[in-house]
Amino acid sequence: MANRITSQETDYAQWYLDVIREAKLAEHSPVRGSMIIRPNGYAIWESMQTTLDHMFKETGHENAYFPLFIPKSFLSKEAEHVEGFAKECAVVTHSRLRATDGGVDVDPDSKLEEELIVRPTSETIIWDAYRGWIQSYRDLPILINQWANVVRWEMRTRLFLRTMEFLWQEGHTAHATRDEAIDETLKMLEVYKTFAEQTMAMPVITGVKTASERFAGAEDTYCIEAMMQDGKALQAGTSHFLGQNFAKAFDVTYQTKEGGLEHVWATSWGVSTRLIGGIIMTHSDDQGLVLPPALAPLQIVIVPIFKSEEDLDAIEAHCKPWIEGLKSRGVRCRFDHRSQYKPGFKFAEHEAQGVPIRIAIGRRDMDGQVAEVARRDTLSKESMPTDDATLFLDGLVALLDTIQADLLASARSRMIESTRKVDTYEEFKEAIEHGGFVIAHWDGTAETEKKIKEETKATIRCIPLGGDLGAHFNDYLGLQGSTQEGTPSLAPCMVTGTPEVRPVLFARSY
RNA sequence: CGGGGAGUAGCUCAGCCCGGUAGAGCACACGCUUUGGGAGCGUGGGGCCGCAGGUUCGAAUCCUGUCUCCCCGACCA
Repeated sequence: MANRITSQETDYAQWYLDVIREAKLAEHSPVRGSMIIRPNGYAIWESMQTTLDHMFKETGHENAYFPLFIPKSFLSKEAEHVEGFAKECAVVTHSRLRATDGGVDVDPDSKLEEELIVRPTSETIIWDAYRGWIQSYRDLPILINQWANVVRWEMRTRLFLRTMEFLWQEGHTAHATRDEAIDETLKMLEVYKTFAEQTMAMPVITGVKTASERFAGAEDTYCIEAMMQDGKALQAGTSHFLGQNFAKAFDVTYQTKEGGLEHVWATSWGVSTRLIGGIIMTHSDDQGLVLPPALAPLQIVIVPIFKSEEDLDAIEAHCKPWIEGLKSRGVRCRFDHRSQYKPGFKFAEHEAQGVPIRIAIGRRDMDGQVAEVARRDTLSKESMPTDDATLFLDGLVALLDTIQADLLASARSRMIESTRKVDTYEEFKEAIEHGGFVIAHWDGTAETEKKIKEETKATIRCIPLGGDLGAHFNDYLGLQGSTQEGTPSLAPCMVTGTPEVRPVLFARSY
């Protein structure tokens, strides 16, 4: 049995691509840097969407849709915003093609009066619309999310992690006060953290970005940072406090209760199909994709072992009540009745695609009132009695929960084990080579940050918020108590020796 | 955009140096035998050799340009 997946140890980057191919998640399209998301990959995105969309609605948001095209002039209204995105915009300049002998070319007569930008993000077009929607404090807050695609003309791309076009959701909210907007920013950060940990089983560190890593146009960018198996960090989601920057750029004001005129406060927040890359690099192994049950499009698959069509029919009839029972328990399951493939092939295929539980059942098991239940995460198998169907099916549901919890627990211990705390720059350089998070004291200046990045390729992933990071991180950071503010221990900067500065989280990242 | 590697059947690749009828394995279709970890045998279908020019009697092969992918850097969700 030849393994079609390069081992993680041999070549992690190749392993990542092999897993995507074998799980049939996505493939390259004819256009550089853009990908085709295949049904298996899209099903994961839909699963993420379902859960997140519910969480957004529960926190009072509603969905809307804004256009793909943005007038070029909009991009220039917020100075930092344009500076951040100008270098990676797709620009529509013409509206027509014309036939030439053997092909087509752009019709020069169709040149647009004002060029259109394919949205790299939607702050500008949304805040232009908000100007018309907001007059009074009674119109606030506006809590809107949109599911959309955006385009950023990236130089170097990787499937899911960085593609020129990607799918995401972007929340854009408008508030009457600074405090309310900051609360919203933090609330959505918490939603992301909950989603990452509870649904994706991917532990994350919450924190604030440094000025140089901040979203173009934000006052503060908060993020969730995850640690991949190969020791590189992944920015998994961001939540921005935009201050009044966009309200000022687009002249969005409201009348206060007292009759004054104020600019509106804003937030924006998003996660993207990059999360699929995160899920791959958090749980998967050399056999292929491993999916947490909460996210898996298919949670349980039943593989019949049969010698004849009669056998297959008998087994299918035997399993039918299980499928119904599992579905009524809210489990996504399927009976794999394909007769053109041998069981071994199906086992390998379902493993490559990350189905959390596989049940194998043949005549032998039917007669003995058992079924072979295999866990994808541990690759372990056990024989479970099936004579009491209720007990059996409840046991499977419980096993899904166990797998979900185990995946989070092992990802968390991996993250903790890969985290080091250092005091000197020498220790830092060595720790960074090992991969993982490195906690060190930094003097807060962009110069030092840049020097570290140039010399070690490590970036400051965030200034951790503290609180719920877990005892290990709180200990490292010297955090007292478990409040969000948490007071970190102060010490000299590892590079410049500036005294009494706070610790931050470093890593090499995707 | 700089450095390195690569585009030939759906996939992985050989053939290229040294120009002369386009190949293998896997996959696919059909038949028989199989079915508890990626089945065996037989038969068959499938290719503007990434694309565009050029050299040549003749180009997958030589030359030029171009596009795309992978790896390493600078930019980023």
